[in-house]
Amino acid sequence: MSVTSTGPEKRTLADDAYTDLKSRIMRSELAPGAKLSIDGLAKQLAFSQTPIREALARLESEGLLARRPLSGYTVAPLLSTAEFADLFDLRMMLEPLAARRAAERATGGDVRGRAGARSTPASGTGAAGPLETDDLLAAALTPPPDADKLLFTEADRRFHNEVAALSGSVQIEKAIRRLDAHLHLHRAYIKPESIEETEAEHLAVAEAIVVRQPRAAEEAMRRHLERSRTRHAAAFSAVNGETAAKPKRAKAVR
Amino acid sequence: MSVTSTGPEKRTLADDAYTDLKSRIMRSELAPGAKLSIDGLAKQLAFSQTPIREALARLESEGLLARRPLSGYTVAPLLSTAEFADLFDLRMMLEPLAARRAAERATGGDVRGRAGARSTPASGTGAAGPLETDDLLAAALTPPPDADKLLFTEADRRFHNEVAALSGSVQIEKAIRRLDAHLHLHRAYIKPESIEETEAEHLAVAEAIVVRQPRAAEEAMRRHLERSRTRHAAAFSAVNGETAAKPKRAKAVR
DNA sequence: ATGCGGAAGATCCTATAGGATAGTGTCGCG
DNA sequence: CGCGACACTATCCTATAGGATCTTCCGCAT
Repeated sequence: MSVTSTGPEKRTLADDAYTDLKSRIMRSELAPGAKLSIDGLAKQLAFSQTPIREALARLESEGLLARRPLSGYTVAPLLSTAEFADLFDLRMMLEPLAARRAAERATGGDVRGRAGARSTPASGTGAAGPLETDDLLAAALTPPPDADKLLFTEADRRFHNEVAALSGSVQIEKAIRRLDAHLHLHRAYIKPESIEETEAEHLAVAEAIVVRQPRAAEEAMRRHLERSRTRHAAAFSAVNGETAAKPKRAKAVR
Repeated sequence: MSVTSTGPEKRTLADDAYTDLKSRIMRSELAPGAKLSIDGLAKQLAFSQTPIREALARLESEGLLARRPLSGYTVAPLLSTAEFADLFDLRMMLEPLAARRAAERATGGDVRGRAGARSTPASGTGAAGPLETDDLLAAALTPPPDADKLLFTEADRRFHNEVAALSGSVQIEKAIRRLDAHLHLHRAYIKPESIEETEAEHLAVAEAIVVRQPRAAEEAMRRHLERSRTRHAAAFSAVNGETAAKPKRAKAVR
């Protein structure tokens, strides 16, 4: 995130529409199943249909939207229990690996002798800077429990993305980011009590990375995901009845 | 591939442009770095610009194209040595797992008692049919060595995608497909002699899956990827000098 | 010869209009 | 009272035109 800031890039209206819509989906302002009207969005954002179409095409390619060719776009539906388990299976495969690699590549607080670095010349294409661990520790901290729940979900995603970025593998990072984007809705279901738990687990992962203990980092991430999975499952089954039945119709964007 | 044919869907011009361009990229008719002109493609395909823009946006989201906001689209450049290694690292993580799961879920040729199936109810969301293994064995066979090299690359990609589909995890399948799409160019560099090797390794994987030996399938896939990696690396370094220097400019689409 | 500045051309980006299709409501019939 | 056909509306899909930006080429000064 903060690492890959490559400067002030040129932005088109399609880019603005893309980030705006993605942000709305992440914030659950647009509920799963909600219909996205093309010219509705155009009038709402005050630009024409063409940039909107481009943004929607990108979001659909990422799996955040579903498209029916002559009918329109809708926000991707909530994950079923099986799909959720499937997604977590892959997270359990990727994220501990990312944590391990991040620990291997980390420049501890006592940086200096980084001359003969590049321990694994074949792997690793990322361009993480020297102060990377500061960002990581900052991202591990969750906002105070009385804050908006949205802040917590955002912090949670940022931490996982930060670890992914520090892995040094752009492919692994991309894969993790893609999966994380699909968890937006489920994160909102988490119970307030478990926020502190999450923060403790995040810090455990972050510290293991900072002190360069790959095995410990990998294991800490694995345990975090396992606990996170049970937390989500509990919250998920609680509202399962509602999601199974069709909620009449999710409100569309006019 | 053949498993997930859900019927004759409605197709728009944007869909046609998307598949056409993707096919051209896979066939290396569009070389890396080649510029894709919007209205150039529009005139060539006899559509207007709007569907073209939509198709390009999707391809860019998949990483097959690169976009510079007010400058245009270009075909994604050839992978560097480090990027190639990075991509293979992730393949080595995902594909053996997919092979193992495919073997676990496989309905051997002696199918019948599939009543109490669903051994792992939590995982697995794919909807693979009963005759899946036939497709797999068919996909493992490579075309005769005197055939066009394009047929081989296509068969190679089909086999790996087939195994991914049989894994029963749509997330794993998507991840593998995405990675495979980036290997199109490198596959073209393979030496003709190694085609038979590849076929033998594919068959070893396929057979292990069909006879439901998960460990063997996983290991066979791992060994196949390792050998494939060295084959690609050899062919890659052979042409490395050319790719390092800028080839003047790849021809654009007028 | 090399580097810099400016103008012409090409291309992208955006906006708007018209044809085509899916969804919805109503009317009539069984 | 229920069901099917029809017409209407809303929306998507496509096409075309104009303004803004980048790229390129040429000339000139150093």
